[in-house]
Amino acid sequence: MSNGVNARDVAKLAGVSQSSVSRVFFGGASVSEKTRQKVLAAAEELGYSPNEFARSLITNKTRIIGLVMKGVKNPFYPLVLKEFTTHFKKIGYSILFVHTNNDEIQKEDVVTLLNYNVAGVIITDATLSLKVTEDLKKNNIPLVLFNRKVEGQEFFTVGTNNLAASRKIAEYLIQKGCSDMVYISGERNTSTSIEREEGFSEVLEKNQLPFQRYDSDYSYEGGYRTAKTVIHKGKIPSAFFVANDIMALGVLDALRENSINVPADTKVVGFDNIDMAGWPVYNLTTWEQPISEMVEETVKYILAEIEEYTGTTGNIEIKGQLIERKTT
Amino acid sequence: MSNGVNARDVAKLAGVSQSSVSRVFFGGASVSEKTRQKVLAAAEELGYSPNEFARSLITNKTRIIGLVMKGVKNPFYPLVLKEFTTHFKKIGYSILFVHTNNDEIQKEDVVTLLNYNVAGVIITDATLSLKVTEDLKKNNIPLVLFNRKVEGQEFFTVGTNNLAASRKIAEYLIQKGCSDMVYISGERNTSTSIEREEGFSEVLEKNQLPFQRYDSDYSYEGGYRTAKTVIHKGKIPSAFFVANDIMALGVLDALRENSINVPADTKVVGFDNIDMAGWPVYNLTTWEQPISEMVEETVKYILAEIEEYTGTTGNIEIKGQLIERKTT
DNA sequence: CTGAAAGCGCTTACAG
DNA sequence: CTGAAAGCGCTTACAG
Repeated sequence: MSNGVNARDVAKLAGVSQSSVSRVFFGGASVSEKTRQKVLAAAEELGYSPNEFARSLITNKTRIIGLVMKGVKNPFYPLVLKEFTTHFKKIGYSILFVHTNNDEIQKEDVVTLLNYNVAGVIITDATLSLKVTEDLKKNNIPLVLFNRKVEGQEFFTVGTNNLAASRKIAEYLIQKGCSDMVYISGERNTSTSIEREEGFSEVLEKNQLPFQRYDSDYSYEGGYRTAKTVIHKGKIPSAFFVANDIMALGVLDALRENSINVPADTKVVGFDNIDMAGWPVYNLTTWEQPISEMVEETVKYILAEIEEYTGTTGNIEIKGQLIERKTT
Repeated sequence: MSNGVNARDVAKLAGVSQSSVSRVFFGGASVSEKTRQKVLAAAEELGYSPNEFARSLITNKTRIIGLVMKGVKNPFYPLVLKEFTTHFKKIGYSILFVHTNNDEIQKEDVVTLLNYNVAGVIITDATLSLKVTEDLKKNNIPLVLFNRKVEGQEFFTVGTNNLAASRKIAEYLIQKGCSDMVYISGERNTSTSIEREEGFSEVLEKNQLPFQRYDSDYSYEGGYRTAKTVIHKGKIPSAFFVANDIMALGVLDALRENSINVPADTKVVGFDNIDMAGWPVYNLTTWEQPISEMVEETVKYILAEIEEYTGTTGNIEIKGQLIERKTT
């Protein structure tokens, strides 16, 4: 009794069979206009809406998408969540939000996803084990890695073209006259950190320019701490390329505290283009990740796989663009 | 076939009846240890886990909590989402995330919640109509307003004691020697804005001190814009009490841009104690909302109501505390 | 186009 | 403690 009233009640009031009620509410069946009207009127009167669970039990399909997320402190991800929720709502899907405290998505989380027989899964910044993937695949549940790749395995991923972006950033900084630069990475095992370093270092090497990598953790505090480490070494590099914005804000704050002028004494470039990058205290030059386009591609793939499961893999890479502000 | 394999398959392999399988997985039934072991082994082998939908259909209960949220740009709310997800996961509940673009929770959102027959609903910063409440009540679905009250109607709400907090803030600022102050509110129709003004103005009036209210919208941009308006009037007040942190950061940035020194020329106090309030560029004095305690109270209430629905109303108010930093 | 009936995967009285 | 059976609220062949 999802709503206290079921299809039989509506049928009785409308003077039709329960099957007809079902046909009216489940798309694609042939019902006469007269029947439809009677049913709709009765349903309205009783406040009926079909029980999703009974429906799912029969169709073996749900209209629930599992969204797995780790970090909510990086504003990039709440925005991603919002975009997905909005997009999926338009087409009648709801979001089951799964938060992993640990880096890796836990077995219990996957069990939840399977118990609810989700129509699709999106994993953002949580890492995942082979086991998880297999469980989903075994059940023909489409999976998208959002803003992440996994080495060695084949997945469907959607992200920004990190290589192209970081090359452009390197060229841009070189053109600005920077020579000795620092790259601050996020967690070392993330594809985003790796790729952003790769494109960056590639161009620097080609130009025979040195650079140094410092490993951090994609958090504000991490960026702040890492920048302090660099500063305390005494020699300020001519530029910092920081693997995401939230760390870059930490870097800017550390520089400010040490009275190091940006962009006069050193330059800073971030990645993501979160709202805060545009705030006047920061005015961070950064690479915009076009969330809404990335979300659209993800939704498109999942819908197609729901329609007909193929298990297609591949990497969709959106370009994005450099947002020039005042830290360069 | 949530998992490809159902209870009958397990029963066959274990050499018991399907009822016994069900008894093992559904708590509280009496099963012999021998049967339990056989079933568990078979289930393990087949990778069985019970279909939540079939279960819900029978029990007329779900382990899904609907969480309704509007703003994700204020970091306070993503944190709330995270806390709820973590807490509920521990007791086997999942979060259906509902995002309302509009201020008011939409009818379609409620229909979704009802279709999924959620065990409880938490509404954070979205407003709600009488209709919504009735629909939930009619279905005995417990509802908590989190960090919000609604005038005239009786609900169960959990929040911070805004009156006590804002009184303390007023006293604190007076003690710091402030006399002419400005209060920047969020949306005027929110209980938080109203209560925070009430406590604040009450103390000021008692001390025969004037104050001026400016209406804003609980966003960074709103705080920034409103502070500019105040500044352009020419006379800088001796303190700003800003109804939430994210606006207060906007205020601080506007002041900085106009070379107005904080805390020398004017003081600023926020509300929430979001992470960013502690960042070195801001160092905002603020009132801490103890999210985790608030979440605990909410969970406790919802669980009790799931156990036995009473529709109890009331307001739980957590104290919180002043976090003194460098803007005062 | 429409109704009667089977069945999705479970839980839960009911006997034994 | 355990099995057979009914039933939760739906969808969907199957006849007509």
